Amino acid sequence: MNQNQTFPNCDQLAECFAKTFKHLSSDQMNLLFWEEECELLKRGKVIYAEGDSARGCYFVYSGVLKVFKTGLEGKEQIIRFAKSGDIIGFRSALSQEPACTSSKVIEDAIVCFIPSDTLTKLIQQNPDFSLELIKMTCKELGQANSYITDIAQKSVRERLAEVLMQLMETFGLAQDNTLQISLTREELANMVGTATESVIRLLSEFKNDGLIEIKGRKIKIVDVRSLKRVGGVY
Amino acid sequence: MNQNQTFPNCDQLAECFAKTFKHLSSDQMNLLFWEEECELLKRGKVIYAEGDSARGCYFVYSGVLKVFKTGLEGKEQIIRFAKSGDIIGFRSALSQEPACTSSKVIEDAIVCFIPSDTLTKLIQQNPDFSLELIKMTCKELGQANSYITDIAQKSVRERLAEVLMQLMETFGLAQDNTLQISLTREELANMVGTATESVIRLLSEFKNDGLIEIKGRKIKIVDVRSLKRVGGVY
DNA sequence: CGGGAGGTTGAGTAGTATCAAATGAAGTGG
DNA sequence: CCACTTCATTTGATACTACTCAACCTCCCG
Repeated sequence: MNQNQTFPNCDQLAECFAKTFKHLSSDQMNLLFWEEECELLKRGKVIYAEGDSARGCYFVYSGVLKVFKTGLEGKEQIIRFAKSGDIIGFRSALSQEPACTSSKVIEDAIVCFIPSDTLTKLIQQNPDFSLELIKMTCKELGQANSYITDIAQKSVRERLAEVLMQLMETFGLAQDNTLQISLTREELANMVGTATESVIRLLSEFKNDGLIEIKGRKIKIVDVRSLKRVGGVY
Repeated sequence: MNQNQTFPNCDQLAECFAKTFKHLSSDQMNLLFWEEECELLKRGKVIYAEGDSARGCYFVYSGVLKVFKTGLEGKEQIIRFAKSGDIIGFRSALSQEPACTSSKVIEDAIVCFIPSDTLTKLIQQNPDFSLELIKMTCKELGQANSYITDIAQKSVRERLAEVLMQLMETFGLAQDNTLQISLTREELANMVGTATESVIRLLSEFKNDGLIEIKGRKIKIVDVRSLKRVGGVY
């Protein structure tokens, strides 16, 4: 939407990348980034889909993507989001298995393609990079495990409150305390793992209880402490 | 229980380890294993608990462990099992964060402790090992993601059928088609993410439908095809 | 034989899903 | 600028899954 969607040059890419991976030499950076591999992707664009056999992964320079699995009735389950500095799709890039998730643009994004070969080469050359990659994967795994426990044990009400807190952590609040991310009710439901109608009802309960305010897709976080209590977040 | 619980020597350990990690030199193997680091652990023994700061990880030579998180009311959520050839606890060993899961013996086990330093050293020295470790973690992550989607979207009935199929995959069937793993009803419930009573009722439904037979904790898989259909497994 | 852990069964109910329909918002083409 | 389409959101009514609580049973072990 806004027009800071100018393409980055290699240096800018490298700078952004270095926020996540601190142990690369400039030679290795040069190996990694080619401006021509960058793409501007509009909301709704699918980057890769479940079952694709990937030839590489993607580095997110700007924008927001959702990573999700598609359940039996075609219902999406959002696994996580990716934003500036994140890498998506390296799982299947490395293991040469078909992708087990799909990825779609939520806010117009600039992503940079990284071929499998390059990725593998970096792992071979740079143990620090490997270690960083392992740690990153482990962190994701830890979050996934927490998520499993939550979905299995918490009520929809608790999970929704928790998801709002996660969104606050991940995307932050504007000056007026509104979440810096705009999701449809359906997308919220697909994070929480519930029906769209349930999200709507619960959001309006939260509003009546003075925890949040709602204006369309803008959600204003009013009472963080109570929300955390409802969500069982400590 | 049975008396093949004799301690392995270094060679046997190495052989078992090589099933999982194929790219280690014998020097590196020697670095890895010291017989004195082996332990025989009885059912019920806790290997590490959520919140522990680990000084290393554990290689499972024999037996079965469960890896789980503890939810709000103290209810366990079983994340996965570990058996011969698996490694547990390397997440916190590498990231130096407190463990985010606990681990407990289900069938008497022999495990071998691997200090963090050794693990890190191997990653530094051997890129193939790194790659293998990354792939392993990624695979686990893929399974976790599937699990999230399942719990969020499937009914308890579907999930129980699916769990039975997973147990069949992981632990196999005896000659008489009984699952080669003995779990309490509560442990089954803690995998599925439901109440113990629900598991009991559904198991007995499955029995009435001719899908399984039950004798105490022995579960005999009678109709694989129908079970897969019920579980939405293809 | 008593105690404890695990297993089973029944009844009642809260929490959510599902279905249907109305309303609102955003964009398109005449 | 308005009619029209489409998609997202909201609300209401109803059905049902699965949880909770309570009682009782069963087996095993000392």
